[in-house]
Parts: sequence; C-alpha cells; structure tokens
Amino acid sequence: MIEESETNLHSVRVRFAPSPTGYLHIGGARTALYNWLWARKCGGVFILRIEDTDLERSTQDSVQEILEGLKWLGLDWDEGPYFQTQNLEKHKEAADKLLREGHAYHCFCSKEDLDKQRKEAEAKKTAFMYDGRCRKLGSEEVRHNLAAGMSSVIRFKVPRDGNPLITFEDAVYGKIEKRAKDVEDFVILRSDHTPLYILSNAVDDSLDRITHVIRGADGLANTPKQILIYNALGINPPTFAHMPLTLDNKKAKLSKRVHGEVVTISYYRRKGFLPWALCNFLALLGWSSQDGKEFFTEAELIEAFDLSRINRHNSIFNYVPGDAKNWTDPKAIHFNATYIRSMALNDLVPYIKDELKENGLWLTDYETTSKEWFLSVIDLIRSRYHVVTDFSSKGRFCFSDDFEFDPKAVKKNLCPDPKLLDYLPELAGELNDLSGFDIHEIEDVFRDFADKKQVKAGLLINAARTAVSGSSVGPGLFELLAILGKDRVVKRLNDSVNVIMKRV
RNA sequence: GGCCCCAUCGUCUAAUGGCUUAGGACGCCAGGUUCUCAUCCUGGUAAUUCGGGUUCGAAUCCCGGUGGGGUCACCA
Repeated sequence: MIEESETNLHSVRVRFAPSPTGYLHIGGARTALYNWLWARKCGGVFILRIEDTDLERSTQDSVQEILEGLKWLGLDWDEGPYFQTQNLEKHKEAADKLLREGHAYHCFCSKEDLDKQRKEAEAKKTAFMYDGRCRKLGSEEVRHNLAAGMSSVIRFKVPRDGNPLITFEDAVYGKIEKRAKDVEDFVILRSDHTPLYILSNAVDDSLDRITHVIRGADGLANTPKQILIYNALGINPPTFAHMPLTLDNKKAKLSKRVHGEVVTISYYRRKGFLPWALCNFLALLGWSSQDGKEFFTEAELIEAFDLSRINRHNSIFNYVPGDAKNWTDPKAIHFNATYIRSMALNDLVPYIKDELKENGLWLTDYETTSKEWFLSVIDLIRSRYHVVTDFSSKGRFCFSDDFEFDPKAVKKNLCPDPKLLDYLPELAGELNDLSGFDIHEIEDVFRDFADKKQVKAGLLINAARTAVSGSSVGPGLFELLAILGKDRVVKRLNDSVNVIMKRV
C-alpha cells in the first residue's frame, strides 16, 4: 500500500480537492486556478479529487456544480475526478499501520466526557487539549476494553519526548514551526472506524503522488499534524504552498450563506462574464507578476506564474452589497469589460452567439451571409458593454425590431420639440431617397436638414438615436444608422411618431 | 483564550537596506475629444499600523504594542 512515495521533482502532480457540500465559489476557483497554473507551467498533472467523506453534507448536485464550474472556467483536469470515499479502506489500513507501529492508540474516552471538559475549560478561559490519558493504557487493558465492546477512537500519538519542533518549509510562507506540545493527540479514526479528513487527505495525497499541495491558508494550522502523519508513515511529505485567503470587505471569510450568489462561479456565468476574464482577475488576488503586467493570455499567465510570488496577506474581495453598477468587485468588472472591448472579435463571438440564442435573437445568417455585418455591429457597440448579457439587453435593438423605449430617453430626446413629429418622417423620406447609405451621405442629410429648418443638428441627432435604439446613449449616430441599414432606419423614424403620440 | 500567520493608497498590489519627493492598476474627481454615452488621451486624489532598536541609510532587518485573519470537533 503506502510505501515510499515516488516524488519526482520533474513530474509535478497537484490536485484540487473540494468537498462537495456547496457551490464552487470564488475562493475554490482561485485555488483550482493556482493549482492548474502550476501544473501547466511545470508540464505536470492536475488532478481533481472530490473529498466526499462527509456523507451527510455531500451532494451529487454539488459535484455537478463543481465540475461544470471548472469546465466553464477552462480549468481542465488530467486525472479524476477521484472520490475520496473510494479510498476508505486505504485510509483504515494506514490507521492500522500507525496503530501497529506504535504511532497511534485506542482512546476509550467518551465524546460526552470530552465535550464536557472542553466546555469547562472554555468557561475558565483556559485552553483545552486532550490530556492523552488513554495513551498510558496497558495492552492488557486495551484488549480487555475492546473485548468488552467498549467504544473507542484511534488517536495519533504526537511525539512528546523532548518537546520536538515540527517544522516545514512552505513555498509561500517560508519556514513554519510548531511545538509538539501545542498539538494534541488528534483523532484519526472514528469509533465507527471511518477515517477523518486529516488522515484521509494525507493518505490520498501520498496515494495520488501529489508533489505540491497548493491550498488555502486555512490549511496552514493543521499542516503540522499532517507532517506528523507523513513522518510516522515513512512518507516524504509534499511541498506545501498555502495561499492567502480572500475575505469580504468586513474581513470575514467569503461564504454563500452570508454573501449570496455573488461568491459563486455560476453567478458570473449567468451575469455575462467571460471565463478567462474571471480567471485573470482571480489570479491577481494574491499573486502579481514580476513586471506589473495585469492582462494575460492563458499562455502568458502560465509562463509568468510562480508560487514564490504569491503574497502572504489576505486580500479583500471588494464587493459592496446594494451597489447596482458595481454588483461585484469593480476591478473584476473592469477586467471583463476590457476583454469584451479589446479581444479578437472572433474569440468574442461565440459568447455573444450563446447569449443571443438564449434570448431568441440569433440568426444563422450571422455566421454566413451576414457575418461581416454582424461583426461590425459587435465592434460598434462593445466598447460600451461590461458583460456579455449587455448584448442581448442594451444591444437588443441591433438584432430585433421589438425593443423597449426608455421613457426618460423618449421624454428627453423625442418630446422636447413638437416639430419633431414632422421632422422625423421628413428625415425618413430624405434618407429613403439616398442612392447609397454610407456615413457621409447620412450625415449630410442631417446637417442640411438642420440648416434648412434652422434647428440645431443635435436635436435631430439625439431624436433619431432614440427613435432607432430606444435609448439616449449609444454609438455615434451616423455610424449607427449606416449599420442598421436604410430599411430599418426609415421604418423606425416613421414609427417614432407613434411613440411620441403615445407619450403625449 | 492557546497556538500559527499577516500588516503599503478605499480596493488589488510593486518596491527583497540606498536608484523612492513610495511605483502601477481599479475606483473616484477634473480637463480634452464629441451628436449622447462609452472608448481613448491628460492631469488629480490617496498609503508604508504605532513605539523602540540595528545601520551612514529602514516600507524593507530585530524586539514590543496594537489591529486583522486562520486554527484549536468522533466537519472537510
């Protein structure tokens, strides 16, 4: 079973080991990302292992959610998903081995007793630590107790002679030291003979030949216990790299229960995030590149990433509840918006296609006969959008004649001058008479019309913008009209009369 | 409470004893461009937690205070 681990520095093996008791959240995704980056950088193997030993809280839905989240993010794994419950026997064997070799012992203290002692210690404000009384039991007594059917757990026998110092070199935090006296004889096997996480996790990591354990800093405090287990089992411990935690703006740990879906990965997918934009943002939460670069392609990030540049202080996910514009960390939105407006159009289109499809706005022509048109529309509007969903909401007027009019825009741009009731149809007529329909011809029509009627061009321009898009904001009007095409523009300008009448 | 860890602009961070009047990014504010909005460009705002050392010189090293986080289950 667990003999010498074949740790080979040239073949890096890392794992993401979530417990399926909830949703994939920001923190978990970041942990997965860092593991994935390290594996890819080293040409190693990225393993997905589901730690489902908590039977009561683990759910199949949660497993699905995690798998889908990772797939969506693009964090593909090379092995797995493995399920920890499949290794239960191995964990027990390890416990037996520890017992046989004198590194563990039966403890017959009842949970009730210990809980009581713990409470008393708490009341007296003193630290409670199991005193190891069962450690002194003679083998005769143990045999007798077991034969009598007394319930027992297996505890790890923490070395006491000379109060040794437990030490390990964390790839992020550096040297971590802990006195053995500060570590109690912890339970590794329950009274029903099922293993506890502290044991299962270490055994699985050795079984999976994990070389680097990259995990949240909440694992830092129990690493010494795992080092002890590795030592007792005669296994070389992996390299540990703890990453600082991500907290909320009140410095509390992020959790779905208190923060809601804004911390879940699926929320970002639904809200129109580009997966790589989210990864890029997440990578920078606790890590920075040497040259200060912030935007990376996948290949660039893999190249630049290094465990040694992970910092040691917790970072804050700067999300302020109730802020409609900044519904998540503003910098995350900045990353998404920047990708949307500057990435290669061909890379962006698939996301928009899905979005339009979901809203019944997609035409297959957009990939064939109207492809060029489609790309220029996207290019025209994308600098104003922050999320992919904007293309089907704010951008709806580009793909459908059935779009909403913003009441404020109608009031501001279509109703300030009753003469617009005449002007807009007149403009429609003049535009309809154009032989072509390019930006300059359109602009000339508007400018000349303004001169002719002795009104400001802005009045007509803003009115026309609202007439064709329902909005008071948007692309430059002449480009917009040229893209929408003569038929649509003429119809919408004529129809705007009805919009105005309804308003008045 | 014990133990462990951490501490630079509001937020993410750079600066691994001198190139630093502490740099960049986001946000925010102002200006430019303009038919609106966004983009884009320019500028501005704003930080080394405090106190002692060490040193010619400290954000950086040491000690202490304070603050924050993690962890102390027959959860993972």
